[in-house]
Amino acid sequence: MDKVYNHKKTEEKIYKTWEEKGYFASTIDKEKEPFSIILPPPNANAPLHFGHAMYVIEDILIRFHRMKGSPTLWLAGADHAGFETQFVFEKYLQKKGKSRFDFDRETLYKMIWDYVEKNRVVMENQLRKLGFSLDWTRKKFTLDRDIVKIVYKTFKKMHDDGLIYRGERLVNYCTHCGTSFSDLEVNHREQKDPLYYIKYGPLVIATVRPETKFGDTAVAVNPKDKRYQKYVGKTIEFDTLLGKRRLKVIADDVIDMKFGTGAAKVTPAHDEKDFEMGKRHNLAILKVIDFDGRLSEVAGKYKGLRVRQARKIVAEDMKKRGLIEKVDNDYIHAIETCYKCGTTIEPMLMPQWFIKMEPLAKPAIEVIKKEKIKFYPKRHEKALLWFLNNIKDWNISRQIVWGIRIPAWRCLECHPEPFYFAQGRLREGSSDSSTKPQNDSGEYWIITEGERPDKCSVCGSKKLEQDPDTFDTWFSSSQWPFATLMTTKSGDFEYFYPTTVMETGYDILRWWVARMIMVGLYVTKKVPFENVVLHGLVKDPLGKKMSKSKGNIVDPLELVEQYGADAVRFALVFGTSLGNDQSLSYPRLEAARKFINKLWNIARFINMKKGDVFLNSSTLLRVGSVKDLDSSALPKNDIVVLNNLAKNKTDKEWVAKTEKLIEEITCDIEEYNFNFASEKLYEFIWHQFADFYVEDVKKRINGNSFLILNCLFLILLKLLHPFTPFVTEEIYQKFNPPAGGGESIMKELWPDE
RNA sequence: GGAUCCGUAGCUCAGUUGGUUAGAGCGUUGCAUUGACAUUGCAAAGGUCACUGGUUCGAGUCCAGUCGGAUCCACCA
Repeated sequence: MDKVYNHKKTEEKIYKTWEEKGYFASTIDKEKEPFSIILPPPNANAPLHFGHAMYVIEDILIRFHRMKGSPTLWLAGADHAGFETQFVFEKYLQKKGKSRFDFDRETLYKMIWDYVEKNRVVMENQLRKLGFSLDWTRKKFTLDRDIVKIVYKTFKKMHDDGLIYRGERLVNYCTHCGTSFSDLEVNHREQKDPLYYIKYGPLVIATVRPETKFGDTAVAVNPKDKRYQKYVGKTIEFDTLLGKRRLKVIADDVIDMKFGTGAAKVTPAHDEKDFEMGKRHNLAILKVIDFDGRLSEVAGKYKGLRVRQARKIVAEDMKKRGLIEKVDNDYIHAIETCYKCGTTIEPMLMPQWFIKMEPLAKPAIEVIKKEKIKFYPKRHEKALLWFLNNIKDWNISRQIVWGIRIPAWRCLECHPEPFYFAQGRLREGSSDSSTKPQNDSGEYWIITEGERPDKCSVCGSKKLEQDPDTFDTWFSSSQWPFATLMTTKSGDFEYFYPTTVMETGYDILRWWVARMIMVGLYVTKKVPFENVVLHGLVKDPLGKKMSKSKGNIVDPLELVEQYGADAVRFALVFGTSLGNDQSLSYPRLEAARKFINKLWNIARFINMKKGDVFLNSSTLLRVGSVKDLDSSALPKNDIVVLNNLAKNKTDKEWVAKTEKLIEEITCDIEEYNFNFASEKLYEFIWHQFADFYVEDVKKRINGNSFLILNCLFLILLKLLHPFTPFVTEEIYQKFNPPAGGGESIMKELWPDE
C-alpha cells in the first residue's frame, strides 16, 4: 500500500467495476420493503454546479439502505429545462453572432437537442466521478417519447376535468426573453424612480410610468374620498402630449387615498390592478407596449421607443408643456424583473394556458397536514403550506421552442386567433393594439394526447394549427416521480411508488416539490414520496451565492480532482446541519482529505502487521465479513461474533464502544443527521480507535487482540462507506484480494444486520 | 408590509428533546517523533454563547423585545 492514499489511482477504476458488475441496478424483492429515491434531474444544458454535489446526501442514504439489505432504487435522469436551456443556447448562438430568429423552429429544436445531448454525457460522467451509485440502467430524460406521452395525457386529463383553461389576462412577460412566465419566475426588486405628479385637468395623479399614460382608459379615486366625490361618474377633459383627451372618473376600493394625490390613472393593458378595475368597470383596453418592449401606435409620435427611453422623453415633453406639477425623486418601490435576464417584467395581455391550482392544492395541504409527507428540516413545511394556501393559477404556456409542444390545435376557419407568436415574435399584422383581443376562452381548441386531430370538431374544417407554445418545463417535472417509474421497467411503478425520499435544495420547494405533490396526487391518487429532505445552498468561500455573473463559481469536479471525491463528499456533510446554507471551506476539504489519509494509514498498519501474525488474508476476510465464521453459533451480526471472540478486557471494551457507535450512526442516518454521523465517525476513528486502541494493541500484537482490531476496523469501514465509498472500497480490496473472495464492500451488510 | 434563517474561540461553523468544567476544523504557542500516517502524537492559549428582560432548581438551547446580517414572499399606482 502507498504511504499516502492516492484517489487518482483508485476512483475511476473502482466506479467502473461497480457499474460493470451491476451493483447499482435495482432488483425488486416483494418480500422486502423498498427504499427509493428519484434523482432530481440535473439540467442537461450545462456541467454540474456545486448544488449537484449535494446529491451526496442521496448517495449516503442509498448506500446505507442497500447495505441494510433493502431493495434500493436511485433513478438517474436529466431535465431538458426548457427555458433555461434555450436561454443558455441563445447565449451560445450569440457568441457565434447568430440569434434564434435566424432559424426555423425545427432547425432550432434540432440544434438545441444536439447541444443538450453533448452536455448530458458530460454531466452524467461528472455524477460518476462523485461516486454516485445511480441506477443508470433506468435513466430517463424528460423528452423521452414515453415521458412526453404521459405529459400529454396529464394535460388532456386536466383539460377534461376542467382544470385547464385558456386565460385571457395579464401575464408576466419578458420583452427581452420573448416569453411569458409563471409568478414564480418573477423577481421583485426595490428601486428608486421618479414619481411624477401629472395634471389631468382638475385632478392630479401620481405615477412612475408616464409612458403608459397613452393607454389610460379612466381615472380612479376611492369612493370614500370626499375630495373627489364630485367627479365620480363624470368625464373630465384635459391636455395631453397627443392633444385633448376625455376620461371617465371611476370610484374603486383598491385606490389608496393616502398614496400620491389619492387619484390614479387606470391603464388596464399594463397593470394587474388596473386590469381588474377595468373588468369591474367595463373599461376599454389600450395596449401601449408591444411584445418587443416598444411603444405601439397608440403612443402616436412616440411609437417605436423602448419603454425606458420613452419614459424619459415623455416626462421631458410633459415638463415642457407644463403638464407635470411636481416630481418626487426619492420614491422607492418594488418592480418585477425577469429572474433570468433582469429585464423589467411587463404585464401583457395575451391568451395562455392556465391550470386551476386550488383544486390541486387542497389535497396537497391535506396530506402534508396528516404527515403523509414529512419534511426535514420541518421549518420548510410552513413555507410550503403558505404557498399552497395562497396559490394562484399556473400559466404553463411558454413562447419558446425547446420543450414539449402543447398538444392543442386551433381551427383556422372557425377560430382565427388574434395573437400568434412565432418564436416570441408577433406575426405581421396580426395584432390590433387598440382593441380588446378577440375572445379566446379555449372552447374552440382541440386538446389531444399528442396526436394531430383530423378535423375541427365544430365546423369539420381540416385547417388546423397547433399552438406554437411549449409547456413550462416544471409542468413535466411535476410528473417526474410517476412518469419515470411508469416507463422504466415493468413492476417498477407498483413496487417503488411512492418513493421513500425526495431530496433536493430548499430553493425549489415551490417550483418543484409543491407541484410534484399536487400533480402526483392528482394523477396517481398517491403521494409521490413520503419524506422530503432539503439541503441548503453551497455558497462561495466568502458566503456569497455562486453565480456566473459574479464569476465566483467553483467547479465541484476541480475539487474532486484535487482532494478526491471522498474528501469532497465528506466535507459537504461534515460540520453543517441539514438545510442550512454552507460556505465552501477549503480548510474543511483539507481536513476531510487528511482524515481519509488517516484511515488509509490505519489500514496500512494493519496490512503490514498482518504478515507477522498467524492470520492470513482469508481468515481475515471470513472474520471480517462474518457470515460463515461460526455457523454453529448462528451469529446475528458482527458484534455478536466479536463478543464471543474477545478475551482481553480492553478488547471487550472496544467491541462495546464500537457497538454503541454502530447504533448511533445508524440512528443519525435514519434521522438525516449526516453531520452528527460524520463527526462521530471522524472523532471515533481518529481520536479513539487510532489514538488509543491501535496504540494499545501494538503492545500485544501477536494475539487475539489483533484479530479483534482487524474486525473492528472492517466494521468502521462499513460505517464509513456511504460517506466515502472509494477509499473504503480500495482498503477493502487490499484486505480481501480476489482469491480471498471478498467481492466488494458494497456487497457487505451493515454491521447491525 | 409579511415570513424565515443567522449572530457561539482569531476565521469557518457544530451544539440532536434545556442538565455537570461550551465543541470541531483551520490558525496560534510549546514539547515529542520519521516508528501505519507528504507528518502524526501530546499539551497550551483563546468564548460576558449579539444585547435586554422573562419562564425554570437549572438556558447557548424555551418565550418576548432590541440591534446587526442574509434570504424568501408581497398588485399599493
